[in-house]
Amino acid sequence: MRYKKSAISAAQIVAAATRVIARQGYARTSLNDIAKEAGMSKGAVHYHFPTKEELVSKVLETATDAVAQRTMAAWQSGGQNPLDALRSAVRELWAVRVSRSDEVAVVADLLAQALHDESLRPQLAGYYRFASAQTAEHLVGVLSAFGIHPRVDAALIPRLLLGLLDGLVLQVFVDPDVIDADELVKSVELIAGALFELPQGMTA
Amino acid sequence: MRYKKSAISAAQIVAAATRVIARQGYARTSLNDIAKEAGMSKGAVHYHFPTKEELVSKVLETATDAVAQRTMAAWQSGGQNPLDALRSAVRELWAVRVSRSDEVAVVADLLAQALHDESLRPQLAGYYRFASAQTAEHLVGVLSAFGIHPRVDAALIPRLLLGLLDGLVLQVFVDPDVIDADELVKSVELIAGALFELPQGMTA
Amino acid sequence: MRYKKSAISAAQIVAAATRVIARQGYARTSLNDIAKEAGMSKGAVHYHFPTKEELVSKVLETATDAVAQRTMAAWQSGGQNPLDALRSAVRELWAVRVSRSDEVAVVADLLAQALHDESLRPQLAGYYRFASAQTAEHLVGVLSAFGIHPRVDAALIPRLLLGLLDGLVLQVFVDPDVIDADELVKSVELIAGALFELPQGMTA
Amino acid sequence: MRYKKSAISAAQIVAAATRVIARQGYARTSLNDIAKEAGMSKGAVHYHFPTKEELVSKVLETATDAVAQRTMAAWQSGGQNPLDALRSAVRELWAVRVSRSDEVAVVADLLAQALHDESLRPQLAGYYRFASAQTAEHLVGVLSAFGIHPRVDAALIPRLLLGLLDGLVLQVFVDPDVIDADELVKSVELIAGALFELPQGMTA
DNA sequence: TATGAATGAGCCTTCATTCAT
DNA sequence: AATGAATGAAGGCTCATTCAT
Repeated sequence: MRYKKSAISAAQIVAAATRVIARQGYARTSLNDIAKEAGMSKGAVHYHFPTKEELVSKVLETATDAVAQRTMAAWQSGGQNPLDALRSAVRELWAVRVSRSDEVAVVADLLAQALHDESLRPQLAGYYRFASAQTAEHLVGVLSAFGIHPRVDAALIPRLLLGLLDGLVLQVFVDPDVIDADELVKSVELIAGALFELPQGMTA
Repeated sequence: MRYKKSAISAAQIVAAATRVIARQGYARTSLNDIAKEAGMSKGAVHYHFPTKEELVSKVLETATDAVAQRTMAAWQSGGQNPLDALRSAVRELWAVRVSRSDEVAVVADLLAQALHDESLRPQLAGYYRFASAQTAEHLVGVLSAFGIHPRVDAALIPRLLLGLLDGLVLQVFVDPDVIDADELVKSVELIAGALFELPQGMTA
Repeated sequence: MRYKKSAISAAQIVAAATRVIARQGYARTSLNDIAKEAGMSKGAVHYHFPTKEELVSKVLETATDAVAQRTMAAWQSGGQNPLDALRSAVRELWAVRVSRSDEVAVVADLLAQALHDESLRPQLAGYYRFASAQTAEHLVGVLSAFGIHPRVDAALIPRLLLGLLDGLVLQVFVDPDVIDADELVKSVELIAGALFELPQGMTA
Repeated sequence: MRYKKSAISAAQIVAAATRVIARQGYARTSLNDIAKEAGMSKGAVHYHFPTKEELVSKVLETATDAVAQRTMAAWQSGGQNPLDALRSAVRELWAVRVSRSDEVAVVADLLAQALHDESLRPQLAGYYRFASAQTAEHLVGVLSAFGIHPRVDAALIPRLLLGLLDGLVLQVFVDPDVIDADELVKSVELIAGALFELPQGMTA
């Protein structure tokens, strides 16, 4: 009985809420929907999370953790060649976004909510800071070993890439057929390459 | 002149709705709020726009028109030197976004809604298509005169730039202080430059 | 210009209202529906009939007039043989009801409304009184010439027949397939016959 | 005993709705009226009956059950003499109708609504089928023991009688003083008698 | 005589929240 | 720890009515 029943139930509720919000969006999700998805009563949800806001906050925390982890994993996966690694990371980051897993969908949806709900912003700010910092550190560490140095503030590079991918995924979502995925990834690689100064003799 | 009153009232309602949605977000905006902002009764709003959906559709149309116009204006404004023009356009596009005028805010907010509301997507898709096509045409026309040619599908370039700026503005919104505007613009210029093949002797 | 424009418009409105109420029922009919059907503005309807109640009252008056006339016509139509005439009238009265012409439908619908709207009752009472009296007079006049006399208060006979037919048509309406029309008419004839004392030698 | 409260509240709501609809008619009855009559909040009504339609359906079910039961009871009550029993039943059926108990009023009102609301018809059709079948069975059983046989399809007889009484009660309702109750009952008995073939020597 | 515009009350429904058990 | 019951505010929408033109 290491985990109390309470903790398990709370986790189930968060998981259920994540699924429902991913499916319907926060604005169209009622506590009733979440309770039903979790197989509990509305009262039970309120027992664990006194207000909807607290529940959503926890959902966002869980989702951003998952997305951050996947983002970082994308950078680890590549081969030895730094340029191949970059390419591979870009492909993986894009794949994560278009796959629209529940966590990705939730982060996107709550990011949108955050435009008018201040209470969600700190959490998202933390996610961006953490993911960017981790990525930047990794990126610089790996690339500098090969004599590759950033042409702009290194801390900005992950933000540029994440921003680019996030912005593009919105366009794809609104108008799925208009962007050719391969062409897109190629362009993003080109862009990523432009942010670094290659040593003499190495070309993208 | 007999039917003019209606057009005026309808425009006032759209303007009021734009203000309120920009301020509170679509999800938190009720027809009551809009009616109050417009200084009319709820019934009057329904008289001009039978459903909320039709009103929002009109609001979105107006807002995307305004944003598209500003986007296009950004490309016209630059100097003769193509690279200066590019820089100037990027600065202007970014300025439009961070200024968060009502129209920009509305487009951003409804773009977010579109994640879970299909009815908004066609209109936004139209906006992206139009703005991208216009920009691409202009861009290629001007630059090719200088022997500058795109390295990727020309139609993709405006989408990449818009996506990048849109994605970044989300980060700025969530965490205002984290991105240095000048550094950002410099990076975006770098990126924009990478998308074109400069003729020998010309450097970004 | 014998008929003023006003009278013509008013008549058009009443006709339109009759059609719409017959189609949708009073409870589901708005002045907007009526105005649309009449090809006029809502304001015009209110110009001719200051309140909905006044319009409905006029509609009911028109409809009961039409139905009363058809009821009386049913009794005139039969042949010389009084029993044949009775049969023929019953058939015709039934046919009028199941045909559900607009006027019949309107009378039925407003009769239902009258259960809870006192203002409609006097008009319907008048209709019943008039139709019954006329029918009774005719019936007794014709039949007594053949030595056929009513076994109950003659004034009651039309009411019994109308009541029977009205009640049955409700059942048919709720459950169309359950009553065989021929068998029904045969029964009603039987019933009608039972209300009179036939002279010796004559059988129904 | 834990869930009993719900059943009690639901029953109270149905009872309150029955009272209000009997008093005002369905078309003029809002959920607010019902909630007020039941001494609960509007939300509570919706908790037990998600839509107005479901509540009305339950109200109609309850009312038709009550009326059907009273109709059947009317046929059981009479004496041994079959003709006396017939008379007694007719009197009782008429009394039920003119008493206008809440249930009778509700059935009448919703029957009227059914003219333009298909969703109510199946339930009313069931009521008529059930009441008619029960009555027919009873009637034929009892009377055939005395050598009395129907002259028309036995299944039709209850429908004729119910139809007659229902149709007449509408007239009474619209114009209360116009029909003499005793004379009416006498006539209905006469009619009822005409539907059967009496054995030789027995007269109505 | 007729219209377009506007009002305000009311309707059914949804929903976050509270609470006794 | 969890449930069923209930609340009350708000939401989008309908509609008879009013009124200036």
